[in-house]
Amino acid sequence: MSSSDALPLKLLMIEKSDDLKTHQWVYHLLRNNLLCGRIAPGIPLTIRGLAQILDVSPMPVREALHRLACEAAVEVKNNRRVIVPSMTSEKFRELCDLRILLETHAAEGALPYIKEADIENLEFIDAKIDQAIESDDVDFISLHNQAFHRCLYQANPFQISVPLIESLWLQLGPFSRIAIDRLEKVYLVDRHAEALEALRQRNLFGLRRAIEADIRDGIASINTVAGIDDYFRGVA
Amino acid sequence: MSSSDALPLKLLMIEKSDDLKTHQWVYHLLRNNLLCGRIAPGIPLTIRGLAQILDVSPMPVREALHRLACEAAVEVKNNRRVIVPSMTSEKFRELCDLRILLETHAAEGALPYIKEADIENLEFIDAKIDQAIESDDVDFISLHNQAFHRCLYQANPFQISVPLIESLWLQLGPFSRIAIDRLEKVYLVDRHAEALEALRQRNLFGLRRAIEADIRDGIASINTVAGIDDYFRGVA
DNA sequence: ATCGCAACATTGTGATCATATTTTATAGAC
DNA sequence: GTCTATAAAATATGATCACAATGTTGCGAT
Repeated sequence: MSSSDALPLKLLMIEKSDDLKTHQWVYHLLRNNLLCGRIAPGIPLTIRGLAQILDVSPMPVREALHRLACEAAVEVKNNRRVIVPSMTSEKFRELCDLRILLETHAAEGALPYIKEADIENLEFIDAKIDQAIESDDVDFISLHNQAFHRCLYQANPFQISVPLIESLWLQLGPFSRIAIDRLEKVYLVDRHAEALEALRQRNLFGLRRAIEADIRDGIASINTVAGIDDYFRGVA
Repeated sequence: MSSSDALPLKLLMIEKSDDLKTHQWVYHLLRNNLLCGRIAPGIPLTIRGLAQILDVSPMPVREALHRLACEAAVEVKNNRRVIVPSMTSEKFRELCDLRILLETHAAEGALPYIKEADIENLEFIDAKIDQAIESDDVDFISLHNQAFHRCLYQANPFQISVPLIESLWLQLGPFSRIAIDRLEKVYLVDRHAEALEALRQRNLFGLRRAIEADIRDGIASINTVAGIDDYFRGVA
């Protein structure tokens, strides 16, 4: 049989708008799929294979994969193969520690620049997340939860850390799905609402506490998943 | 006259070892040149121009530039031009804050894994830096100072933050030269020696203090440079 | 003399092709 | 029957080419 067909990849497609270069479209498509955990660790990603699936030439795929590799979203193995890296419990813990470290710092840096319009924007995003939770739209929750955080941090015009934080999200992406699957089931303290309240009151420590709690909630829900170690060994 | 010759670029060349792919060689070459500040902000970097200088095809240069762009070492302007981003005092402060945040964290995470061999390695690097200070070899100081920090942090096998930290170094690179030029002139407290002493004693807070002080020394020496704002506006 | 438009030069993007390295499959030997 | 070696397929890399978009230069009109 021919080999590069029938990959076990159900990619979430997005339409290519005309103002987007092909390689940007491929990048964002793959990135979104990684962020909401639709590409499992260990699955080999080949330039030609993806090019065939997406119906583009290998060149833009090559660029997109290289960019994702440099953001540590995918790993270029010893000699050519590109895979989604597997997770270990130590790596997971370190990623979460870094998220807390960087995101509380980013939130703190953004606080002085928060305008009323920003708060309304964040409320709008949060409302859409709540809707998505109702309808179990896991992909939507994942992507818009990140949008909420990004929107907050980017209120600071001198923001440097967002690209670093996004790299962490990308590395955690394949596992965020696990957390969110749990999140709908357990009681959900709306940390975003806490953060918004702290923003309105210009309460620095309240904001930091809300952000940290939001991140820790995700961690906690992952740690309580039975058999999580199997995931850390790499989902087959 | 032809345009792409006579660029005001004095690149520090490194020989291309055979086990290095062309695009990796180009990447490391440009990276090193950025890290030790040999490529001034505002200078336009063109794919074809660099390809001509380095005598390679445009393809590996394209890949290297894209990778550097994704590490925020260079900036892809509105439409096509690629330049070294200019610095602002706010951006500079934020970069330094992030360095302290991430590097003290990284040092803390590395401490439990430090072996005697690591300490000897670090001592070796530090000795070479001291030699380079004697002989005013600015490029060498810059690159090996980073090697010292990287070597320390990477003692932790579950290290995630080093790529993030390296991105910060790359963004600060064009200005590290300024700091080092000063560093030879002012009295130099050897923060590396303090860090090594803390490592031997397994003194966590001493280590964090030494790392933070090492970073702040660089900042301080920059802030005392007369006319630093001109640099922040972008060296012409 | 200055402003505007058109022709040209330069550059990045994407496609195709040649090549080298790697992986896999097949066949042969122990 | 299993292990190894060789061949065949596949893949990433790098070069060259065609094209589109941008910036620049030069000429002409006001």
